[in-house]
Amino acid sequence: MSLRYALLGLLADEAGSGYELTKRFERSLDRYAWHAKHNQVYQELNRLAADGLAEVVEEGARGRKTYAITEAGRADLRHWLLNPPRTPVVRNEFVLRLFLLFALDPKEARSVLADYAAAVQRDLDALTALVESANFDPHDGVLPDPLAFGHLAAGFGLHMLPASRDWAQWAITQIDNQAGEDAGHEGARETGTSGGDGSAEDGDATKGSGSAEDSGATKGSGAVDEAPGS
Amino acid sequence: MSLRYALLGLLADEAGSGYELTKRFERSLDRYAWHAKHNQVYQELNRLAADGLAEVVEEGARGRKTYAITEAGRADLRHWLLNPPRTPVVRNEFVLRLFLLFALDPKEARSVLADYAAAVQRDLDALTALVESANFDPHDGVLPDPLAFGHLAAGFGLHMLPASRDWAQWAITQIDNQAGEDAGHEGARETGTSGGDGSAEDGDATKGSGSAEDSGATKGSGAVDEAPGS
DNA sequence: TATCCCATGTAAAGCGTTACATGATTAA
DNA sequence: TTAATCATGTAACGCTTTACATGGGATA
Repeated sequence: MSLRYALLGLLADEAGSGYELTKRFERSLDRYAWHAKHNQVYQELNRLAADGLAEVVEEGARGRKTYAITEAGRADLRHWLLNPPRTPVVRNEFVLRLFLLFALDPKEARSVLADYAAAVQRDLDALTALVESANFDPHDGVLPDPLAFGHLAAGFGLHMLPASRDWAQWAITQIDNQAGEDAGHEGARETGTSGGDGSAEDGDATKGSGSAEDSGATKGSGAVDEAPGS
Repeated sequence: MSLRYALLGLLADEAGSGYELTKRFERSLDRYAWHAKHNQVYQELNRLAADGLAEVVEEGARGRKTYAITEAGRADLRHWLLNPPRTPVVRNEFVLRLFLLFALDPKEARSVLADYAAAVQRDLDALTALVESANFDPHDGVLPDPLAFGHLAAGFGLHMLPASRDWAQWAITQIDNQAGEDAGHEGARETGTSGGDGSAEDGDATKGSGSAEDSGATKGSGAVDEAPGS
């Protein structure tokens, strides 16, 4: 049902045709929130109209139909927004791939992670440029027209993209640390100084790609088998 | 096809039965990476076996079958890991809901965001506790057994959860700022909204660097309409 | 024995992807 | 005129969800 509400959300912002909504979908929701293809959009718009949640307010050239949300549609959207399920659906092929990297050897895994970090950095640069050109100072943190559509999405990217990049760089240092140890001497895993360096992560956020030298300490073997449960 | 590779990944880590793999799935992949139900797991295991990518290595009580990955399975997984598509699938019902918040009035949106931030904080606390109990110092940033399954996932949570929480708090300040401005003419807006703590300020997005170059501030009009494109 | 959790499935319906199809408008 | 892009759809197939179904093992 999520596609239905994604479309109602777009329509709540502004009426539009199937083609136009598909474009807006791609530009604003596709990356972080929800993915859908154009034919799915057309079909869902038909259903929305059949259910009285949207209506055709204009018909133009070559069959173009402009849809607008109805009052019933607004009510339905509102209800959905205010009643989140306990277990929302999450699917992210990016992240899945990254989580399974342990199945590769360290060199390959490192390369995939470096590509990922670089791609994230490019996205971040593009977003920063967009947002600056829209008269928004990312350091100040105040956007014009708060709560406008796309506003929340832009802020989301500005927060999450650096974290995502930093995670990838952190993962690379983990690999390098292990590789360094394995090269040294087999079996033994103990190196002094566990508190020595302060975080090779966060903060520094080196633009561009990872430098990832830094050596660290590895402590005894341990669990951390899984992420926290449901 | 992603479910297939999620399962191959789990099997590459360790063999297991359908029930067991379902549990591992829920604990490690479900939250950030990929969601699937138990019956889907059983069906996919059958297909995996039929395709020679996994095999039954043990049959136990009440029909229990333990599957292991085959060499063909490892090769297939490896190929998938090394050849990412240009446009991976992303679906996140959480984020979708948050992006569409503009369709609510500010008070309601604020409440949804506050609930979200609190839930994320609880997740983060749980993860931190788990990771500390597993002999990992989150400030040091060095994990035992790098690249182990779940290791990358734990690090991911440690990086992304704070960003996610900070974004929600940033969004709340945006709402409050706008509400303060609007209070000029419109009616009362100084209500003591529900359990809100009011201290939505956190150090992150507010640091440094003087304001902008500023030219023609178009407030209220549609600057920053969309997130960066595909 | 009753009850709960373990453990594995099947069937139907709904959602999403891939491939195919069609015609209009705009720019070279 | 030709090609690219705009713009809208249909059909078949595959993936996911919901609901239903079954029985073993452990414990009170």
